[in-house]
Parts: sequence; structure tokens; C-alpha cells
Amino acid sequence: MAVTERARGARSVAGGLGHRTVSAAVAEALRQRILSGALAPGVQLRQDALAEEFGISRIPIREALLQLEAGGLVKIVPHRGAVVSGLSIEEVEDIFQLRVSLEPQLLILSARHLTPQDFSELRALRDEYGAALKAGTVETWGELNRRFHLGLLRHAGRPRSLAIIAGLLQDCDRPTRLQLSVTGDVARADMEHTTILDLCEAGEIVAAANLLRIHVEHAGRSLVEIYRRSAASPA
Amino acid sequence: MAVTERARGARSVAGGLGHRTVSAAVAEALRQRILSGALAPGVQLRQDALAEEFGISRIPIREALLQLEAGGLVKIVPHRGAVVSGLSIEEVEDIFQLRVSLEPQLLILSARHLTPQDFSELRALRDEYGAALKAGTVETWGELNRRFHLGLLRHAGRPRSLAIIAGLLQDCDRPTRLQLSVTGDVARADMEHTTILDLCEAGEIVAAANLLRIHVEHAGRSLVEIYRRSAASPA
DNA sequence: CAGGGTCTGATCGTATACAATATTGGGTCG
DNA sequence: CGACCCAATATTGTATACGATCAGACCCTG
Repeated sequence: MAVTERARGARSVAGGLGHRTVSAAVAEALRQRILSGALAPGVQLRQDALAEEFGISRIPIREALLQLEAGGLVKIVPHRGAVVSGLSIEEVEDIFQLRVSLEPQLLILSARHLTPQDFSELRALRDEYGAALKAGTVETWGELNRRFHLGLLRHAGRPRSLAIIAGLLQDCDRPTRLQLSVTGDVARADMEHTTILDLCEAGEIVAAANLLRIHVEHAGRSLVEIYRRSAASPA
Repeated sequence: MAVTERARGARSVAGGLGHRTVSAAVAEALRQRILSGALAPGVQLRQDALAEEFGISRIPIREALLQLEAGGLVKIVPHRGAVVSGLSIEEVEDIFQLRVSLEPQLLILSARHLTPQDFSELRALRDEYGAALKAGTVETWGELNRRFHLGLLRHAGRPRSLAIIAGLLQDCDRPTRLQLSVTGDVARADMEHTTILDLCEAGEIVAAANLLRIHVEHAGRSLVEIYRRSAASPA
């Protein structure tokens, strides 16, 4: 059975192309598992087990783990392996504070350079997002939300800032989904996205930036409150 | 002869302990080479050559390169190797803009929690920095500057922000050294550090934050000007 | 002579095998 | 009875060997 599973696992990885190397594919697979919550924070990732499951050797596993560590999704301690890293309340607060500081600022730089094509793409994203909300396909919310926010800021001409924000969005992905599903703020978020888009297209850039700030602030506050209530949040 | 050289190389790496694994040691060695300018941007890093030079196999080399890629020091293209990555003007501007946005904000949060011990450490760092300036030991400037700035912000209670700033400081290390040695702003920087420290200790936190902002802004502007002049800046 | 295809060399990516290190359980000593 | 030490085991780290992929040169063809 072990062999069968290995073969199946290998096929599933190799089949899901779009990657040029196995290690990249494994990194992506593990990333999704972590972000989706299938791998909870604190869980230890043993190289042997993963290698057997995917039907590959440990080398690509190790490299995938290193890539994940770069993104802060796991923490590697020499000779002691890798554990899925969760976020403390301080880190969540910090991440949202950073978003509040950076995103509106970048939107002001980026908004005037958004082309009609950008707007149509963003609207498509928003529609897809709305559809996912109704369909309840929770897993895709974070991805779509991320692409929407990054799309808004695409033309700010600040590559490093964008990379940082991409990391922030990824890391607050799971918490944000939690916040949305618990509070039912999905409709609110959707509406705010729409309004931000409209304001940008109308040239009301400062207003759009303000709304974006409020949008992020609200999510952050709401989320911190949730964390505080269910105090049993693993590190 | 090859064997002899490999053994010697291995000794030199393993001897410089402080690291728990060979790959970490290699990562640190390469990091220093890149930050010191011994490895210029655009240079291609071939795994075989590095492995032979360090007297180890390619596996730790690969893992070291992945760690460096995490820090943005090299870029890895599948099947095509790793190249040392330089910074474009936009990236330099972006990095300093981020520092201007983040550092003063964090100083306000951190300053009131600085203990007498922190102050004595920071003064020691500043003294060491001053000594390095006079001694002309350019290589250590960045390290000391980095530790000073991070030390100031240590108690802000914003771990993610701190990590981001640490990355920013590292990446603008070499450009900053360039700026300091070209403009002779070393004395100015040293004095500003001293004044910031004094203001913090006197409880003039807002003033300290303002000076910090000016301090970073000046370095950024000056550096961008240098870049513009010597337009032959490799990507 | 130009263009394309193939073939060779080099380099990277992965598998397998071995060595080093941390953890756990038992045993002994105080 | 508790604490410490030591050995066995499991897990990680590294070396060696093999397979896959890409860049460039050469040859063949139109």
C-alpha cells in the first residue's frame, strides 16, 4: 500500500505542472496545506514522512521547506526539523498595522496609473470573489483577496514594498478567512472592494486610499478581537 | 592536489564556527562576500565551483543559495543557476521610503521602553561605529549601523516590522557604505546617531523620531543622487 | 549563404547512501 | 526516591552518483 500511495502522490505532484522543479511543486503543495489550515501551527514536519507521501526523496522536501521558511510559513531549527509557524496576537496586530501604513500610501501612487484593462481585470477579480463568497469556497478567498489588493497597488513603482505587502497578505490569509467566516463581514468586504474600485476609476484617489485604510483597519481590529476572545490560540 | 585544497577549504569553513550546519556557514560566508562587494551584482554563482572552493558537496551550497534567495541577495532561476542580485534605483528609493515610513513610527513605540542597559549597549555600538569610521574599516560600518538602528527599535513590540526593517537595512548596506564613503557624511551620521540617542534618553521621543526620519531621508536622497550621477549602475 | 535541426558539453535537479546530531528510555548513583 | 548519566534510536545533515535540462556549436538542407 505504501508503494501505491507513493506512486499516486508522485503522480499528483508531477501532474500538477506549472512548476519547473519538484521542489517548487512540493513547496506550493505544502504552502496550500498550511494556508488552508490542513497543517495547523505547531505541527512538526518530518522529512521522511513527507518524502514517502509525495513519493520522492528528501532533497526536494528539504529545499521546499527552506523556501517556505523564507516566506515565514515554517520555522526550521537545525537538527530538530521544521514546524508550521503560527502567528501570535502581536504578530497579527503588527501585520495589519503594516498594511494600514503601507497600502493606502501605495494606492495613491498607483491609482492614477491604473489602465482600463487593469480595471476590467480588477472587476473580474471582484466578481470572482463575490461568487466565491456565495459558493462558500473558503479556500479561494485569500488568494482572490490577495490578488485584488496587489492588483490595486501594481503600478506604484515600489517593487520592494509590493513584495512585502504580498508577504503580509499571504501570512494573514488564514486569519482573515477566519475573521470573514466568523463575523460574516464578507458582504462588507465585497462592498468596500467595489467602492474602492469605483473611487479609483472616478479619480477620487485620496478617498479611495482612505477607504482602503478603513477597510484594512476594520479587518485587523475585528480579527484581534476574535483572537482575544478565543484565547486558546496556539503560537 | 584537488583533495588537499578541498580539505583545506573544509577546515576553513568548519573552523569558523558559530554555525550549527555547513550550509548556514556557507550562507554566511557568501552573504558577507556579497555585502562586502567581493561578489558584484550580476555575477553568476556556479554550484560546482563553490563546492570545490569550500571543499564540500553541492547540497549545502544549494541550501545556502536558497537561504540567500530568501534574503533577496541572489536570484535563482531553475536550471540556470543563481546570480547575485543588485538593486535598481527604484528599489533603493523604495527601501529608503519604507525605512522613512516605518522606523520613526517604531521608535515612538520603542523609545519609552529602552532600559539603561539598552542605552549603554547603544552607546557602546555608537562608539564602536565612531572608531570604525576613523579606522576606515568600511566593511563593519553596515553591520554596526544595522545593529544600532535595530537596537533602537527593539522594544516596539512589533516583531514582523522589525524583521522587515532588518531586511531593509541589510539590503541597503552596501549602497549606504557607498554613500558614506563618497559624500563623507560619516561624521554627520555619527552625530545624528548620538543626538537621537540623547533625545530618547531625555524622553524627547517625538523629536528623536523626527530626527531619525530626517536621518534616513537624507541618506536616501544622497544615495539616489549618487546613483543618478554614476548612471552606470548594474542591475 | 541563411535558416533550422541535432548533437555535444556543461550545469542543474534528484535519488540513494552514509555520517552527525538530538531525543528518549533505562539504569545507576547519591 | 530523585537526579544525573549513558546508550539506543530516530531524525536531520552531507556526500556521492545518476538523470534531466539548457546553451551553444556544428552540420545539413533549401
